[in-house]
Amino acid sequence: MMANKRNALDGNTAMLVLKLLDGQDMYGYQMIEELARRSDRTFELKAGTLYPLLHALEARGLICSYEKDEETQRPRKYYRLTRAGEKHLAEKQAAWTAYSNTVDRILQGGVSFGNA
Amino acid sequence: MMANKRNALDGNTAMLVLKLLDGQDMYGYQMIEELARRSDRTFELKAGTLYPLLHALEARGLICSYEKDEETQRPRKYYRLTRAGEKHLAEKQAAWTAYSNTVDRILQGGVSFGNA
DNA sequence: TTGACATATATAGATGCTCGATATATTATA
DNA sequence: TATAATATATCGAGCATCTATATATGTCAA
Repeated sequence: MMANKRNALDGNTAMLVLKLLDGQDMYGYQMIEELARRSDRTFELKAGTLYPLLHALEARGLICSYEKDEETQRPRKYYRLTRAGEKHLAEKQAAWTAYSNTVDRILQGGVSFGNA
Repeated sequence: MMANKRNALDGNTAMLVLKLLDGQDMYGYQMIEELARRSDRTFELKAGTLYPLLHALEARGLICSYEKDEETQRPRKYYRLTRAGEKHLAEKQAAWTAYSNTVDRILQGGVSFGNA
């Protein structure tokens, strides 16, 4: 019931991950840290959530991956937003805005508003 | 993945149902219609979602029910928000506000904001 | 009066998202 | 050399919501 403890990420994890990649390629572990940083630790994405999600997003063609060698670091797997991913992100952002505005409206509505 | 088709109600169904009962007792079918009306048909709560949810909320003491005879109508099962339910609702509203503000902040942040 | 449809409540099973647990390997630090 | 942080990965469990289905009543039109 409710958002529970599912880290409050609800159904928006994919959208947030795509947003992270909007403008900058990232590797998985980096996304976990970036999302936590940008959200002031509100969203602590778990590895067990992220990696299967990345594979699924890649399978859907919304992101693509490439290995990059860093000196002194072992190679990391970077992800990049595709055209389809950009389009998908824009749609999801619009849907989120509509959704949250509707929830806000209902929560703000007092005892009854325009009660037929 | 994402909010999908789960009617976009995500993890907030319970909160919205409690909100509906905040100020006015309602029966199940009425809640479905009221939520659809107040959300301009954005939230079309399914009976298969609502009734088990109402039973669960009642079991947790957040709402309570009573039968009420209406003339010409068969008796309906009304639900009322309890003190515990009011408290729970207030907490969930605060959590929702924090959550949606954080999502908004991440979505609004361009390529990088305050990139360390 | 018969059928169709809206009202009204209810349960079971399927699906999908996220988590915890676990595994593996490398790098940095004590 | 042990520990922790980095980095990726998979599996199974838990939970919310949906679809489908069931049941029964009230209303309206043919």
